[in-house]
Amino acid sequence: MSITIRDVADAAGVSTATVSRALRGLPHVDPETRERVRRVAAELDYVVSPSASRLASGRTGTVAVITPFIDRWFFSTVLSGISDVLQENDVDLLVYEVGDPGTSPGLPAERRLRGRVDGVIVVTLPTDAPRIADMLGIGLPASFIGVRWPGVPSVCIDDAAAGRMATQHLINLGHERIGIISGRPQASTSQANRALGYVTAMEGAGLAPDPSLEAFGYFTVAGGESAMTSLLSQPNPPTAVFAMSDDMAFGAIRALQRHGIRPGADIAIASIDGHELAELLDLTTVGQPVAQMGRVAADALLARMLGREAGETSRSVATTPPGSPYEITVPTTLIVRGSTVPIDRATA
Amino acid sequence: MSITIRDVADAAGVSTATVSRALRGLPHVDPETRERVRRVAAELDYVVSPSASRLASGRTGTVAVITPFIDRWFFSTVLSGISDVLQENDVDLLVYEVGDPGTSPGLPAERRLRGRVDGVIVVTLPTDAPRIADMLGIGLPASFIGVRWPGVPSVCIDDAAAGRMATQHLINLGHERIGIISGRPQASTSQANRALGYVTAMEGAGLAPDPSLEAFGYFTVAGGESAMTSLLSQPNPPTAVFAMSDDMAFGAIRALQRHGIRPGADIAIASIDGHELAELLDLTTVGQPVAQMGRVAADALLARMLGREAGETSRSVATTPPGSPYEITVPTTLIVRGSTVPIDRATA
DNA sequence: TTGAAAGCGCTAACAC
DNA sequence: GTGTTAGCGCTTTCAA
Repeated sequence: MSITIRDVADAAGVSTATVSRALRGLPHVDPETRERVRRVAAELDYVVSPSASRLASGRTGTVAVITPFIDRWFFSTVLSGISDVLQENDVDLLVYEVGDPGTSPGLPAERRLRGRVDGVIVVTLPTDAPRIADMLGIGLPASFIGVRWPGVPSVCIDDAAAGRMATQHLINLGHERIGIISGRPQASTSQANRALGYVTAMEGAGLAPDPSLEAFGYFTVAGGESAMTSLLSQPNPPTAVFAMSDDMAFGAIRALQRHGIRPGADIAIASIDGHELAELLDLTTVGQPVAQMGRVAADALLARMLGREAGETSRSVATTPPGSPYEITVPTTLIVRGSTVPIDRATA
Repeated sequence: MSITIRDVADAAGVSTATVSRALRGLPHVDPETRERVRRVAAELDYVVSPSASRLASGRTGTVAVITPFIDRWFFSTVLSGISDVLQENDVDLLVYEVGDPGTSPGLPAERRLRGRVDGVIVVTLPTDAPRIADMLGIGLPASFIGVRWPGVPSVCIDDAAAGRMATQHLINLGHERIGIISGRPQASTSQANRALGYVTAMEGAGLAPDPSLEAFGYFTVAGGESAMTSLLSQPNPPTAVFAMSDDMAFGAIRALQRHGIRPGADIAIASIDGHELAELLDLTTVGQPVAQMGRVAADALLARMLGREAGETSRSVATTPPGSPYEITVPTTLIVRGSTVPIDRATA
């Protein structure tokens, strides 16, 4: 049937061992021999059998990405970043979509990964300890996005800083009654930190966060819409709102539209994400370099797998505080748009 | 190091062949034996070595998806649908992101796929003949999304019908000067058909399509914005616009906003896609069942690979015209929203 | 620098 | 119903 290393060896007049060495660029091969082998292999259109190679070497040249979703902006963007780096390094990308951490069966039985990949990248929003522990149980090199884990390279933004930045921006605009649309009542670390940033900024400005001005949007558009609706029904509604994610802010904007309230002009809104369509909706947001996060995580993983230092990508982009070499923090930037305008001009 | 089939065989007091049969659910195994083998395997936490299994059997249990992008709504949604079906069937998903057909290096060297997967799903928008032909050259079972190819199961919408539906809707609303935002000047089959639908509807209503009312948006938000801007600068601008994709319609809406023109009230807009965020922007669109398209394509591929008939998914959803068993057409539906309101009420 | 040969762990005939 | 055995195609010592 198909061409094997044996065929190439025979045609080149060498042993299969030499073909293997020559084609993989290993040292101790006569340049002339190598050239000849290469030529013959090309002529024969020889392709190494991945199965055989894997079985013999124990390496798969494949990385798995475990992600709750692939059809949402954040995740598909991360995935795309990961894909870039892996492709550059000639590593295959296996994708496992595992669903919402809260409701779904969970990580693919870690047993499934065994022998199938050389490393894993786990993307999560809420921390999901048991599953992750399981995952690491098989001793595969790993890297995380969105969660810190001791001993595992993890790529995160500074959630507290992001929350503070968004809130401070609203404060600077002159707002005092600032509502907050959180994710879930049961806060993940990431969510808790965003809330912390909000509180810090408020208190720093001498403002007391009003508990009645918090609503939950469950990180979805629909959730954000009802959260905003409930905020609007307060006796004394906020003049500005900080939403923890762009999706929830989108929903909030929708709620405003339904009430005939103009975002920006009547109520200020700022959130976190840097969603592609935030620009379209003229939404002020704290942008995170999502694709970069994927790239950096992939880079960190490859570094571990190949036992080399992290490559270009992560060195140039990330801020790695000394002392915690695995905790990679990527920078965020405030993107000001029409949903937040100074109070003076707002009513003009 | 790790547990092999040998260990299980010894522990269960049978041969490796029997273990293999028992664990894979093959017939001709004493139920009692099977049970014992299963128990022992579980106790030992035995996992089949994929590499060894692949090498011996020639099957990989893996499917590759070739897609231009993974970080765009349409593609990530398709991918998610594919992922569903593959996961149900215990097939691994390998993703190759190949970039824009126009500018990128192209399909992963088909040689890369050889021996690595049992089948391929190709997702494309514009037809890209040479690459696809290459792809099929290696004789891998395949299925396509968005492109027809002789002898290959392909999942598409009826583009002409979709274009007609959107345009007719605008006509029914009383519009006569209806502009069109196309993709590229060099039309793909799919684009050409959408345009055909537009023309058909216009002519059916006794309206002559005005060439000066066509602009190109290159299927991007930014492109849609400038296309709409140019339409607005016409001496006699359209009162309604049909955009070939939601992204371009989004851009068009943005252009309207910048000009202080209200979509729906001042100019009607309808497009094709059923993008998740179309609802948010109150955009009328012809929805395609994107995730379903992925599921159906995966289903069709598995059917070919396993030599069985297509499963539930594709039978229930798709319309397969007799005589062309491979040309699967999925239904579209017009979703009417605020961007298209009757002319009478529009100015109210 | 190159070759010989022993696996890698499993599957699939084939025999019993 | 179960065991024996010959590979699958490559990598990797170990010698030469």
